[in-house]
Amino acid sequence: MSTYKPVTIADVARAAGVSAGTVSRVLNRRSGVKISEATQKHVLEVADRLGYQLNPVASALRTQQTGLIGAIIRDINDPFLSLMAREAQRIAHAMGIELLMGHAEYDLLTVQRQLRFMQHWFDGLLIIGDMPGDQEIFDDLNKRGTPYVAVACGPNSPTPRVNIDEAQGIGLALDYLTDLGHRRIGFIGDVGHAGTQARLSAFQGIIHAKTLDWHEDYLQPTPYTRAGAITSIQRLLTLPHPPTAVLCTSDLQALGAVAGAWQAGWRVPEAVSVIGIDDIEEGRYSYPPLTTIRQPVGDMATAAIDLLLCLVRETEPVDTGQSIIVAPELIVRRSCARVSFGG
Amino acid sequence: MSTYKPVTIADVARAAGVSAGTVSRVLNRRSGVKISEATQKHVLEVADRLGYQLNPVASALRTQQTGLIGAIIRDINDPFLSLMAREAQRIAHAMGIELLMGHAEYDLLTVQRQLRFMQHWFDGLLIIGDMPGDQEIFDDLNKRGTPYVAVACGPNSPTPRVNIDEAQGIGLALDYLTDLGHRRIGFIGDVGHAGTQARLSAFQGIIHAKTLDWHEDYLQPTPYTRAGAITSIQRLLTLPHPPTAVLCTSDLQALGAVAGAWQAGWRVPEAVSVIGIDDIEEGRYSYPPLTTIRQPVGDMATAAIDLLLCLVRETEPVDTGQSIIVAPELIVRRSCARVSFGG
DNA sequence: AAGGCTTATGCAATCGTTTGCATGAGTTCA
DNA sequence: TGAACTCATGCAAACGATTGCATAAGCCTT
Repeated sequence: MSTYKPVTIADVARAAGVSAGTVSRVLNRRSGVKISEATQKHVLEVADRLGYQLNPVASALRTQQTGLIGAIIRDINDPFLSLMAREAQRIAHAMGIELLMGHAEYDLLTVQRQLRFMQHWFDGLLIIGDMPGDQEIFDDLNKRGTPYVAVACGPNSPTPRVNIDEAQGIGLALDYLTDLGHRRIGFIGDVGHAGTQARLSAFQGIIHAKTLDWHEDYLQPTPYTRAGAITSIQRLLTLPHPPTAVLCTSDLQALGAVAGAWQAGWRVPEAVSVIGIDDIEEGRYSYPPLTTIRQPVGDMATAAIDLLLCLVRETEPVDTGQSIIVAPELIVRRSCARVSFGG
Repeated sequence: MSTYKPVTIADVARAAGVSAGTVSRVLNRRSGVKISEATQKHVLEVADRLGYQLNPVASALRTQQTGLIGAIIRDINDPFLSLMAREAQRIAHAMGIELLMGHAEYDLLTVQRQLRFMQHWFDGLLIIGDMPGDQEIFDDLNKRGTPYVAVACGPNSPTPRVNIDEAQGIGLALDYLTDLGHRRIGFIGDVGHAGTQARLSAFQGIIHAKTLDWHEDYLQPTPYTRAGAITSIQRLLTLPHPPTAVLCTSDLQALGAVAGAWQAGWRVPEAVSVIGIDDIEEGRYSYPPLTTIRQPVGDMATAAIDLLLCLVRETEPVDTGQSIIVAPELIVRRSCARVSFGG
C-alpha cells in the first residue's frame, strides 16, 4: 500500500525508447518545438499505460514556478469572505489553475510567518479581507517579488487591489437612511483596519455635509464578529440620545446588531433601523431580512483573478498602483424603516 | 523589485567559508550529527546576516516530503465545515505545521482531479464533510499511499476517520422529540451521502423501535443548503398528516427549515418543531434559537490532526481501520416545543 | 553524388537541498 | 613518537523535471 512507487519521466523514456527530454517535450507541448507525430503518439501512449503523473515539486524547482496561487483570508468562517474565496477558487479552476487557501490567524506575527511561507509555495497571492496590521503586511509583500492582489481590503499604499467604491457605498446607505428621516446614525465597524477607515471617513464626511446630528459615542469600534456588534449596539441604545439607525461595516455585524437590539427589547426596524454591507446569504433569511449594501462577489473575484494572473505572467516590473473599483448596490429589505418618533 | 534574488544555501556556505552540507546540517539540527559550537554559531550568524530562507520546494524534492498538510472541504461556505477547517488549521499551526485548504467543487470529476493534485503537494490530507461520490474518492485515495483522515464524513469502507457517534446523536434527538410528545417526525437530509445514510438508518431503526408513525414522504432527500430545506419542509407541511417535528441533518438545513416554515405561515416551535445537527454559531442568534445536536468541533479537529500526523510519520503500513468516535450532545434551545394538538 | 539545410531527438547541466561516505585533523594511549 | 580512534567537515550523488545546445538523419538542390 505505501509501497506505491511513482513512475517518473525517466521510466517513461526508458519504456518508450526515447530520452527524458523528448518525453518532457511531448508532455508540455510548448509551441515552437517540433515533435514527430509518431513519437508523440507513442510516448503519450506509454505514459498513459504506465500511469505517469507529473511530479509538480520537481517541475517547480526547475521552472521556479509552482503554478499555484494562494489566498489568505482574514476569517475563513466569515460568510462573506469565504464566499469570495470560493468564487475565486471556482474561477481559477475554470482557467485550469489551482488555488489553495489559508485562514489568517488574527495577529500580525502569525500572519507574517504564514505569508512568508506562502510566498515560497505560490506564484501569486490573493489577500482577502482586512488584515491585522495591514500596512506592515503590504510592505513585507512588496519587498519580495511575489505578485499579489488585495480584495475587499483597503491598504493605504498604492497596491493592486479590487474593492467596491467605498464612498459610493456609504453614500448609498446614508442617502437611503436620511430619506427615511433618520438624523442620528450610529457606526459599527472595526476601525483598526485601513478598509474600515475608508468607510469611516466617507461616513463622517457625509454626516458633516448633511449636517446630521453627531456624537462621538455614535462611533463604536467593533471587531468583525456578531458578538462584538451585540454589545456595541446595546451601548448605542443606552445613550441619552440613541441613534435611530445604525450602519454596520459588515453584514455579520449587522446581524449581531439586530440580535443585540432584540435582546435589549428594541424592535427592528420599528425602534431602530440597521443596515449592513456585503449582502451575505443569511441576510436574506434572517428576521427581519437585512437591508444592505451589496458587494458583487462574483465580479470582484473575477477581476481579482484576472489581475493577479496578469501580474504573475508579466515578466517586467509592473505598476503596483493598479486598482479596480466596482460599484456597490443598495439592497432594500426590511431592517430599515421610516423614523416614526421625534428626531 | 522583481529583481529580488533569493539567497541560497550555497551563498551562505561561500560567505561562511564552509561547505553547503555543513550549512544544511546546522540549519536542520538533526540529532546524532555533531557540529562544533563555533561553526554552528558562525553559520547561523552569516545565514541571518544574508537573510537566508529555506527553499521548501527544493527541500521537498530531495526529502520527498513537503511538510504541508491539506484539507479538502465539501463547502468552504458552510459554517460548520469552515469552522472545522479553521480549528484544524489553528491546531496544526500550534504544532508548527502548515495547513492549506481547498473547497471541493460539487461534482465527482472535479474533486478527483483536485485530490490527485493535492496528493502531490501534501504529505497528508484531511477530508472534511461528506463528499460527492464518497466511495470512489476513498478508493482513489487508498490506491495512492497518501495518508488521510476523514472528518465529519462517513465512508462505508474502513477508513481512518473522526466522527460523532451518529446513532447516539440521532437517539438523543429522537428521545427528546418523543419526550415532547411527537410521534410524526420528518427527516431532511442529503441521503446521497454515506454520512447521512448512517444517520438515516439510525433514524429509521429508532422510528421502528418506538413504533412511531411513519410515511415514506416523511423522508425528504435534500441537498446541504438552506434553500433546499425551505422547499423540503414546505413539502412536508402540505402532507395530509404533516409531521409535528422535523429532524435535519445539519443546522444550515434546520435554519432553512425554520425559514421555510415561517414563510408558509407555520410558527416554530408552536406549530412545528425543528431540530438540527452541528451547533453552528448562527443557531444561537436565530429566531427561535435553534435546538440541535452538537458536534464538538474542537475535539474533532484535534483528534483528526493527531491521527493524521501519526499516519504521516509512520513508516510502515498502518491499519487503515482506525476511527475515532466522539460523543454528540443535545443542546436545547427554543426551536422545539411540546406537541399541543392531537398526534 | 555531395554539400547545405531543415528537423527531430539526445545529451547534460541546472534548480536548491539533503545525506551517505570518505577524509583530514586532532586526541589519546602505549 | 607513532598507532588507533574520534569527530567535524567536505565531496558528490541524488530527488525529477526542463531546456539550450549539439548532432544525426533526412531531404533538396545543383
